[in-house]
Amino acid sequence: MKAGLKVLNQPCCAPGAPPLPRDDAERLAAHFKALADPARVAIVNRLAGADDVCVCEFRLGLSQPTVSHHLRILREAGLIEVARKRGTWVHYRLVPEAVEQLAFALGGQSNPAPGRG
Amino acid sequence: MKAGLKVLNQPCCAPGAPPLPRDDAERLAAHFKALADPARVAIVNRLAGADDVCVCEFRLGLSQPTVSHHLRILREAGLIEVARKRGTWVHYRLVPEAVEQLAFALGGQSNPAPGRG
DNA sequence: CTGTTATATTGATAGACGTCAATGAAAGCA
DNA sequence: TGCTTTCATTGACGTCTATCAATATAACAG
Repeated sequence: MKAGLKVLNQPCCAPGAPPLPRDDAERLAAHFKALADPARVAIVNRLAGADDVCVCEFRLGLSQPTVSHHLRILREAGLIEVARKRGTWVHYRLVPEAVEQLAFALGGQSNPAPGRG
Repeated sequence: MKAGLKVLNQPCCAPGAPPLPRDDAERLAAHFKALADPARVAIVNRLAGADDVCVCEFRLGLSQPTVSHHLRILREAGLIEVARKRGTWVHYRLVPEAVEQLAFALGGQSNPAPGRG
């Protein structure tokens, strides 16, 4: 098989076989949709550079409710999660497995994983 | 830097630096948006399993105009391209570089690329 | 030129999405 | 108790998206 969507070890790409289990296509599409907004890409990128980041740092020229909205979408998609709460501050972190799964589906070798914590 | 969004060799992830050039975030988001639909994920997956595929094979329970619509979106996003036209038939193929770029942005090692054609 | 087949485009419509103001919830402080 | 701060939720509004029917375009057959 060439470089491309491997889609989680599915026996994809057979000549007459159903191209992709509908569920898998929907699951993948849902994950991509979570990244289909500049603000959310920026948030994920920011989280990729630190163990966890306070919500108060995600001012992207957007209102606070809008940032919260994007955090919720990423959270419900399983791409990020709450790392800790200190007082009224909330810190988010990436869910590396979810991101790696997407990279893998796109045909990339999921990273050697230089140790999470 | 941990596993995560590398975003095309940008000096991302600095403590106080602007998290991500707005343009790059928008470009990435646009690419992800192109994959944010089950039909389009199925199309790309199908193309990942062959050198090129005839449009007439993309019947996903959708009408012909709808399939054409999705092909257009993927084409304008640069993820697929017309491979050849034979008579009234049109064959599409993947643009491997584009997919690899996305996988790379997600932190995956872009595939060893087993020779394109 | 007429007819047929395979894609693409247009137009219309219902539903989803991004955004913000207003409000709520929870934690800390006086 | 009351006030402040941080984040989440709700409600409203305009825009975008997915979908299909209808139509156009392009290539071939006769």
